[in-house]
Amino acid sequence: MRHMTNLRFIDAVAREKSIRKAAEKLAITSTALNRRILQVEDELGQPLFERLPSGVRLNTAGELFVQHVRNQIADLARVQSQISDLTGVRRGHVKIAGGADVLRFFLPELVAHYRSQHNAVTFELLRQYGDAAEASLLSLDADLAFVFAPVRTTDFQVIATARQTVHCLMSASHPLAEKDVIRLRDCIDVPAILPTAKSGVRQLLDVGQMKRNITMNTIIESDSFEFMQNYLVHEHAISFQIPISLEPGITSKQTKPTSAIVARPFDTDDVPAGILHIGQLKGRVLPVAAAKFLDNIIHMLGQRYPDDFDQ
Amino acid sequence: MRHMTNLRFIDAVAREKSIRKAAEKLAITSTALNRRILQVEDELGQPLFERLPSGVRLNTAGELFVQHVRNQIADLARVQSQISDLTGVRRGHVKIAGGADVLRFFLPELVAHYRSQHNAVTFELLRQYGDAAEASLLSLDADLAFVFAPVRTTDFQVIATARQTVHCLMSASHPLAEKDVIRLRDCIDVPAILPTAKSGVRQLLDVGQMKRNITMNTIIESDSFEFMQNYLVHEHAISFQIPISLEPGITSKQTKPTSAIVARPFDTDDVPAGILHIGQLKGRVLPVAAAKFLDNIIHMLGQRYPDDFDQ
DNA sequence: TAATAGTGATGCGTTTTTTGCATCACTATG
DNA sequence: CATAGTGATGCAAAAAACGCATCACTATTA
Repeated sequence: MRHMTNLRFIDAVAREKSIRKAAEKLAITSTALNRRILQVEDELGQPLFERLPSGVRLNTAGELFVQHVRNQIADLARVQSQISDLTGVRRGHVKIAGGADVLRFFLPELVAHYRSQHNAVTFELLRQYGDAAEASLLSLDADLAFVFAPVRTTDFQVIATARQTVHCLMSASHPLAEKDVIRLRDCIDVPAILPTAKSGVRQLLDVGQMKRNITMNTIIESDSFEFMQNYLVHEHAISFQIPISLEPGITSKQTKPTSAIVARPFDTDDVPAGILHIGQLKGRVLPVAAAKFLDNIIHMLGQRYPDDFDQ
Repeated sequence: MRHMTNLRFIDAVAREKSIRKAAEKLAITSTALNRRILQVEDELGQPLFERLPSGVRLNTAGELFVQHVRNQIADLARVQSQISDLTGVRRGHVKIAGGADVLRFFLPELVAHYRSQHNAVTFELLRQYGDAAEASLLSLDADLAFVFAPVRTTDFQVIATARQTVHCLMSASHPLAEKDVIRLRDCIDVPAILPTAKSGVRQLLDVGQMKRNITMNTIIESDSFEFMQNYLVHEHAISFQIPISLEPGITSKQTKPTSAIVARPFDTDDVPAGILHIGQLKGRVLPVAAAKFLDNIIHMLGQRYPDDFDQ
């Protein structure tokens, strides 16, 4: 859409905080870009950027204008998506922000399933936690976000929630694997691999340790699920995850474990369950593709966690 | 704003339902306009207009797109207004839709007062009743609307209401002028001038007549306040209005009437009071000027009708 | 302190886009 | 069957956008 060029350019400059850098990304000369921006500022009657020796920065007017620009861009995408939908072909681009937990098994499966039905829809997955994911909603870099504890509730509209009990991971031969439910006191002195501080699971574990006045024997901290899980093969340690980031089948005690690793739930009196929130920017009308994908998410969650799901 | 040219052009063509007519209004050749529209349709991958021998008409995609276009135009105006406000000078253009009642004394006074403080703000007053006023909100031709009975409550957001008791107008020498409150039965056989059927006052009067099973002696129907009021000087007839469309001071019995015409309220058991709704398009963020003017309206209503006002 | 590398702004010739004229193809209307 | 209305299109002229070279300025660095 040609009429958006100026707006996209302004957005790019705002992001890069430099006309020359933005020009490079946009594959035009800095002089052309510079003049377009001067022109817009002239039409508007006020500058949008402060000129610094190291580049440019949005002033207050610029902040307002860029938010407007992003709204326009997002709304155009919505309309295009809606128009495509009229012809029966669902087109569009869905942008999702979420932690590594949802990106691991849940979203790949869901996205693949959706794309098998609507292959003209493309996806963008942003690995972002909490605040950052919410900020992406606000800057319209994401249509949907998975967050554990929404902060900016004035902007974040919760569409659905899923209760996630923290699970304990260990090798199948670990003594704790015999139990149905893990108590926090069982973990005393057991070597533990904890997720990084900003992850939702870690925060829940910390709450539990605080409550029971127990300190676990942390031997490793990591933000890689692969590392944490694969390490358990080599040492009789434990690690922690929530169901949504677990390989399907690993939680059940009845079925024979497909891998050498098994998962057992914590007693929620010890480690409280986390509430995973799926949300969008409040008041925003999503593009068709994003809205329909959201329906899929909700359907899948309702099916997978019928008791711990809320809409 | 240059980048809006295409959008404004499309809006114009949609309104005129003809490329040539729109081109004339926009002061360009039809060929240039035609090609711009073809270009947009090409970029979009789908036509927006049906080509008829007598002109063009929006198709479904066009309807969607034009609504988007109007949103964009309105939102740009909002941002511009907000940016101007940063510098201290309040600029903007406020578009108000309302019946002749509010346009008579209430809005002129209010607009003049507002403009005395912010003379860079311009106004547009649309004389529209009920449905039409709500439609103007939806097409973004109006920022604010005065309506008696909102219909499309899903789109119409009520900001404030004012209860309006129907008043009876007559010459000061009329026998009914002695009363504090008029009963409907007092009006039997009195020659009456009624407002046109679509006005809110008329509907209230009809409800009253139905309820009391009284038919007034209608000698004239008119939609001109001036006619109705001035006629009363010549014949001992009565006419009807709501307080907001009355000259200030005319209602009070104590003060000496400034004109030969006086107003007395109906008993609300006979003729129910009407509720005047002031509203905007639901979910819309108004330009600064419109929002601030709305504050003024609310303040003025609260001051003038402290008991019959709701927010 | 002086050289350097980074920033945005600007003059000018070239390229691309847009415009307007003339005209075509088509269709209701009288 | 002529006429007056519609939108579409080829082509030359006008306008806008672009890229190059360069300026003015400022941090950083040798």
